[in-house]
Amino acid sequence: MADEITGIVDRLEEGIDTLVPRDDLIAKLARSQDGGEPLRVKLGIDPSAPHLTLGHSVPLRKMRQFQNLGHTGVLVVGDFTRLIGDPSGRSSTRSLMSEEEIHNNMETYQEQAFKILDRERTEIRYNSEWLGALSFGDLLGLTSKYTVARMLERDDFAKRYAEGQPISILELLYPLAQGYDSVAIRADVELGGGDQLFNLLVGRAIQREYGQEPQVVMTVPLLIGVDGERAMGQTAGNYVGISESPREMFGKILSIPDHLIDDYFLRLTDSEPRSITDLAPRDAKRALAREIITIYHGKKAAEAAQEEFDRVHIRHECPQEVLQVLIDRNLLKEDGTIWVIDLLEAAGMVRSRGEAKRLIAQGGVRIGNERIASPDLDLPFEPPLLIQVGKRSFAEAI
RNA sequence: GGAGGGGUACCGAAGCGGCCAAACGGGGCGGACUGUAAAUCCGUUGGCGGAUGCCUACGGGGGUUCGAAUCCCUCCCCCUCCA
Repeated sequence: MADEITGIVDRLEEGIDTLVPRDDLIAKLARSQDGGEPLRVKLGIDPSAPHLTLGHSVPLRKMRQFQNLGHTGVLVVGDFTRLIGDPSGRSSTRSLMSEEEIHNNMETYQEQAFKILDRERTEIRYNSEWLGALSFGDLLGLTSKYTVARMLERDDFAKRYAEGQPISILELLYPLAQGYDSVAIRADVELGGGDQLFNLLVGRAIQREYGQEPQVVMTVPLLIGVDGERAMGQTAGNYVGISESPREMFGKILSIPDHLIDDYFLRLTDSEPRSITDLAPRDAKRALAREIITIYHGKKAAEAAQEEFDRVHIRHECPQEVLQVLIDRNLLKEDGTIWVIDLLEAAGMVRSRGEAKRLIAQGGVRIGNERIASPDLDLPFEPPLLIQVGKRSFAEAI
């Protein structure tokens, strides 16, 4: 029995940065297994962005692991804490999102999250439900439970304080609000990215103050983005969205630096930590891309994506499906020809004629597989006419 | 409340009366190369059927001048320091 639990904990601990305290996790799991309630595993989500990235998938997959053991995942939508914004130097409140906006975001969000999570074992809660209901008196009660000194332990606060940079009271409230979420949903475990460690620990302290057993804190290291440098994020532009098309995913994953392959395999796929080392990086990366796409789109789509990629990028052929554009016949001259610039413009391949001329001058335009050398060309219009701009933009003029 | 510094192209940032459609960097785009949509290198990055031409553009409006991103007036918006 005890061994069984240790085995479970070992698996849950895979890919985890910090787990505190391990013993509490063991105790909670044991109690739950002994006929107790399922554990409540919390993960906070920011409703400002509607898209989930592979970065988000890491803690979500961890939550799924708990769900597979029969526990409950609680997604806490930070519609209220969003007003504060996790401290990062901004000292102004952010704009209120309309309820509608948040709900729209959350709808797409859920659709994506349930590609990973078990719908039956997931609760979705909005923290405005309880934070919005606090009176000023309640807030005073909450603030009395933590000290400035402890708050200043947080790295970025400490740094800014030392440098004489401003720290607004508002920002100090953020960790408390997040901690109160844990009280409100009675969290047993809270998951989060590595940057959330401090906030999650505050949650423990707050729960204790409110007479609850403190949550176990588990953080996962932030996933490095496809640029191989910074954490994956939508503002950084180095992300792969889990609702992106298989084709886009394949390309993006193939472009990651080789040294990320192992990490991605381990943290983003279900495959056993197999010996990917003896595959050539090229093949390892292709396998990685296929596995990730399989998770979100299925095996067939993954194979099709690879086939498509090979077609377009390796064999330099045109894609399987090309967007067809109907050309206005008024552009045809009397002899049935059309000026290349008009053609490109009508096909929506360029933003302006100037751009069309530039692209031609740079050798980036092919029509019917012929590279266009001059912007002065009139060519016979015999549809369908395949137009290619650059390496990966195609259209078929009809 | 006082003092000062700014608002320039997708972003950052130079320019401070004509040589400015505006340096430079980033980003974007194209080309070469490649296992790759990576890295690197080269080029390009207002619009107009084609013009030693016109139009739009240096926060908004007005003015001075043959000529303004550059000078003056006014309005709006940001930021820093002091109290």
